[in-house]
Amino acid sequence: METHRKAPIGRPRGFDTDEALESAVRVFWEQGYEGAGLTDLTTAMGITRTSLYAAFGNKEELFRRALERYTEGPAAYAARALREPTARQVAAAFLNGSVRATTRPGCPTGCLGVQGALAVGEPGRGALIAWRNRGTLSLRDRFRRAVEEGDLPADTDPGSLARYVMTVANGIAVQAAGGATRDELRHVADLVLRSWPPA
Amino acid sequence: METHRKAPIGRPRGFDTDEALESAVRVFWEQGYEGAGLTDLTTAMGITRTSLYAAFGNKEELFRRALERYTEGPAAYAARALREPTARQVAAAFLNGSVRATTRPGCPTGCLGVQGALAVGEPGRGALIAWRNRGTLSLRDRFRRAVEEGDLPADTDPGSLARYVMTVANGIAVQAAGGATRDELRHVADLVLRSWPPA
DNA sequence: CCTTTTCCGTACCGATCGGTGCATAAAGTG
DNA sequence: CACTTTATGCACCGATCGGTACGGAAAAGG
Repeated sequence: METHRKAPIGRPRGFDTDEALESAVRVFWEQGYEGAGLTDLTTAMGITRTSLYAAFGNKEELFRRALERYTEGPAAYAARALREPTARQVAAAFLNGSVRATTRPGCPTGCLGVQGALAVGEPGRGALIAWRNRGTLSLRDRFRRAVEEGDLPADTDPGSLARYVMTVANGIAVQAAGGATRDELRHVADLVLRSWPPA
Repeated sequence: METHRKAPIGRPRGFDTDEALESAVRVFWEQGYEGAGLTDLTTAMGITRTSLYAAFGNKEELFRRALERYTEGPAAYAARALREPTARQVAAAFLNGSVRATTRPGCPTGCLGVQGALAVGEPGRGALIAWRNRGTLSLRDRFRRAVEEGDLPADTDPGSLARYVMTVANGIAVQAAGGATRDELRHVADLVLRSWPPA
């Protein structure tokens, strides 16, 4: 049963799928979904159109894969933030992480999940909206737990608080895409955290 | 000297320039700069390609005109907010105005100046970034005056505070584009205002 | 060797992109 | 009336869009 283990029949790939996907992330991150042409993508990935379609299906599926990759890579701060011990630390890690991720030197400014969501047409828009809502719901669940643990005032609405934090993070992404510096955005995050919890 | 007052020589326009521009605003607002094709625009405006180019120059200039129009129309809440008597009222009017503008029934969700800024390529991107920076600077000047008037704590940094408010407004636009309701976003604005000034 | 299976490079598809050339229509001016 | 000026309608441009057909190259199994 292990015969097809390490000897896939036929000619092997001439490129590394992961590396190619990483390059695709950069292109989508910089130019958005519609802004990224097949030529841009194949050039950056170092493969031909044919290879791209054989390996990833089509542009939309490639974008979905790139979004997953982005979530596990540059946007991994979000999942990490949820594991902080207190609600305040969750918010701090989330906002500071978003500042760092959207202003990382040598990387495109802004957030792939925000740029993309607005630029994409009907096809992939649903995936982006679902992506962001998933993040908001994760935050809400975490804050709900914090209320139960007495970590937040009992009358706190976890949903509103989660949406508030996510809204600021989205705004940070827009600001970063518009040229705001890391220091400027750090001040923004500080202002949010200075009055936590927002009574 | 008044001979060319009401009798422009040559065949007169067969359409109203203002109405056409208003239609263009809707299209850009819904689909972004790159997402709006010439066919979409001319169809909505009820004119032909030739007329569009004769009246507005090209797509980029049309977008610039549409952005002006948007500023004076749906986004006029921003200029109104600056005239509120206290810094807190300025922030409240600004945030509540952005909530209303980005979730107006019968209009596209989100903000033209935010959707566009992210979707547009190199050509018009500068205009969008300048547009948003102009807004931030106006807020900063207003908050600076508020500090002088004792309306805000003396140690307040007007620039950071302005960027904070603008960041939340940008986030609200992203949230609205992603399907957040007016009530949900009102709660977000309330959370910001409940802890004002952010000590 | 051969066949089979898969991948790669080229050259191409129809559709759409933003933008124009040109003839005609509708106004003012003589 | 002719003449100029401007606007419109139609057809069309080259470029690019996402996507593909096809033939040859490179691997495994016989």
